[in-house]
Amino acid sequence: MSSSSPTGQIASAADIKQENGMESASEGQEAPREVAGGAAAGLSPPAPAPFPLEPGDATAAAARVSGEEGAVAAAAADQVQLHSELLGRHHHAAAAAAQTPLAFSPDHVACVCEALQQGGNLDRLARFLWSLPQSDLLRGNESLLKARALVAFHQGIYPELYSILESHSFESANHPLLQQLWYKARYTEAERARGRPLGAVDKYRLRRKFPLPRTIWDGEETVYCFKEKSRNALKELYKQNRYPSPAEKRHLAKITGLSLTQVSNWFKNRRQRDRNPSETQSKSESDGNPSTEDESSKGHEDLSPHPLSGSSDSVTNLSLSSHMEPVYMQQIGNAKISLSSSGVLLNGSLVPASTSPVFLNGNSFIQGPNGVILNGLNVGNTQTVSLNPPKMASNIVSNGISMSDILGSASQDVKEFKVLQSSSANSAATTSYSSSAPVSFPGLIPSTEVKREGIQTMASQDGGSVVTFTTPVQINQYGIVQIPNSGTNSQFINGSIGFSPLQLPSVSVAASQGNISVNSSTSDGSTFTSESTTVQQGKVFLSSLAPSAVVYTVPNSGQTIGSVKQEGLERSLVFSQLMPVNQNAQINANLSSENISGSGLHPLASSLVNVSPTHNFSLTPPTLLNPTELNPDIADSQPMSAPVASKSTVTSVSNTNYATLQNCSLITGQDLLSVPMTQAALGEIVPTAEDQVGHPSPAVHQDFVREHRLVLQSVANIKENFLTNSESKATSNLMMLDSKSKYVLEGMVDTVCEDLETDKKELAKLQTVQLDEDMQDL
DNA sequence: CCTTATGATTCTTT
DNA sequence: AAAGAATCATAAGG
Repeated sequence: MSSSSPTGQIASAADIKQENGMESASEGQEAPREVAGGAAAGLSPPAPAPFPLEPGDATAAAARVSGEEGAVAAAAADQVQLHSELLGRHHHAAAAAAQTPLAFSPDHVACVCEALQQGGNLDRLARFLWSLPQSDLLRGNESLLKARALVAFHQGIYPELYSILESHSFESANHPLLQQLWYKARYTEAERARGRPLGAVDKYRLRRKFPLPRTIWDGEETVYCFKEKSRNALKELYKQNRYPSPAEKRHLAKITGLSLTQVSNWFKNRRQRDRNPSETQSKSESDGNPSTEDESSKGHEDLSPHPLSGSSDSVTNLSLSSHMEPVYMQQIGNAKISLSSSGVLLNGSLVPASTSPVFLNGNSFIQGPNGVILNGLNVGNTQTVSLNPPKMASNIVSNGISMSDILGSASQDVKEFKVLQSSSANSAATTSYSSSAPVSFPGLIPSTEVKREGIQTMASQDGGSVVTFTTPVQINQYGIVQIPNSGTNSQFINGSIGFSPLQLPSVSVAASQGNISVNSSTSDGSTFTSESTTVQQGKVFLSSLAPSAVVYTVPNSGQTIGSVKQEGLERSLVFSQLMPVNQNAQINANLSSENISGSGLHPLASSLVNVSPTHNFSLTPPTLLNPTELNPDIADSQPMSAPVASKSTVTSVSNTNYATLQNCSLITGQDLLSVPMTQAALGEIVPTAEDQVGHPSPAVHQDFVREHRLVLQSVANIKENFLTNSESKATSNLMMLDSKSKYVLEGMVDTVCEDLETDKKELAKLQTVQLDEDMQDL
């Protein structure tokens, strides 16, 4: 869209923002090309108003805008000067009362500038700027500068525009608009010089020739409409999971600022182009480390279970070498996991540096060589899940079944499988459960048919009641040990926990309203967030289904109880909710090996579930989190009572960055109680309308807050973060609001004006700008 | 003008 | 509804 009329080119801020952000309420894919082409459909050039300078009402309005009391006297001289200028310029003799100074506080000037900008009346904005004293113009107020830039653009004074843009480092919120100004000014200049409209190539060359100054650009490359950060986030997740769940997509969309469709398209395209490297696939782009994804995708994009040999291409310090034992990743069900050389992905979370054979299947189960299954427990960055018991290191074959065997059978969705007992230790470890029915445990039970659909569920769902698993394990159709769950969803484990090898490191459990967030609080600080901790409406089950299951249950209500109750289920540890679940309460679950052993745990178990005495479980108020928000899978598949507005908690936006649930819980603990304020404070990361629509409940707000906190947390961890995205999104929202409801601005201006009206009437006479009219237009 | 990369679209399949 | 396949359109770069 080329036009010689710059004014017509400048959309309202909202329009430009929409253009640029390519993401509005809808999740369509409308924007990118508009961005590219620069053709904003919604541009509606404001009708250039005539230039009537009616001293009367206009001055009154201007004066209303103007005066903070303190500034009046100070600016008196300027105002006198202003008056002279105005009189001289416009030949208006109206300012008979030129004696009285007129003052504009910077805020008011900014307010008026913004209002006029929003109103799109650049002529009036220009007049207003003219009316301002030089001191104001030089003050460096950003709104004023922006207004000046707009006016300069509007009037075709491009050198001045460039000067303004280059001379002040603008807030990122203003970048989109100013970038548009910059480019369009360049285009227009070139068009004028050339005498004909520019083509896309011409514009491209101009963009290259006149790159955006850093004052209006954060330096982040935007290629093909997608910001590099967004792209990286997509790639990161793609490396982990080529088939993200809808929740993951939503989350990704949120953190990248892209629409859900764009995310889906991106994955689709990416998969397609990974599939067909033949056709024009240099595939080299691939974010710098093509190795990982190529490895996983080129060979077999179906992601069917494949043994992953600890092959070369160890991008990271994959410590597979130390053990030279294969890592098996298995996909069952809908969750697909792409192999990553830098670690093992477990349900969207990366488990780097696996030091021992680990079975990962799609349902978030890790199966160790000794038949240990960490059900839904994720392994943090450095909290390597090392399911390689030192004593049982040789026990790669789980009870007579090789890993590959198990893998294969499981991958075929066998409804049942038998495990052969080959390890006496293992068998001993499974001798007795408190469950009424003997529970087969793969790798632990000799020749036992493991399938168990019938669940022996815990007692109650409601808070306050002690929930105790009498059946430590449950084998589902996939042959996966599973903690009894009232639901059928195997994904009921949601959360994260970091295990250091053979140990449960200090873990802080942040539970709230059915969710528990566990993050390791080890000194290394590495935390891990993912969606595989038990969440079940008020209960959190962190279950390490070792030969002796450990079950932590947490009440879903806020009542506090006495202490951690360790029920010595045979081979089982049960933390019932007999603990103060206070936000600040830290419960020291002293689970020394002795204790565990004392409670009947087998040495094997103790080696796996070895909680050192210093490890704490800090439980945050259960009411802080929505039960569903941490577990999109549950939310999607289980009709839970709570509103399902949650997003994926896979906040692992990159390999190396994970939002810490602990922080999240803390934040939520502080903020969720005042949701409105929190959301307001988090305005910059208020989700897009696409996500908000239909979820107006407070719980949703909490979700939003929480999730965004997650995002922010990850941001904090990432050097290059998505903050800019968030900010720009906020801008979008704000601008959209402004554009769609001008009354907001009007009200704002009026409010400002009203403050001044009463005692500044005399000053009003001096103002020669028709602000009344402007305000009405606004 | 050509090539490549990439986002989006359309249609088909599952 | 989601994924795949084929294709288009445009940006980027030579």
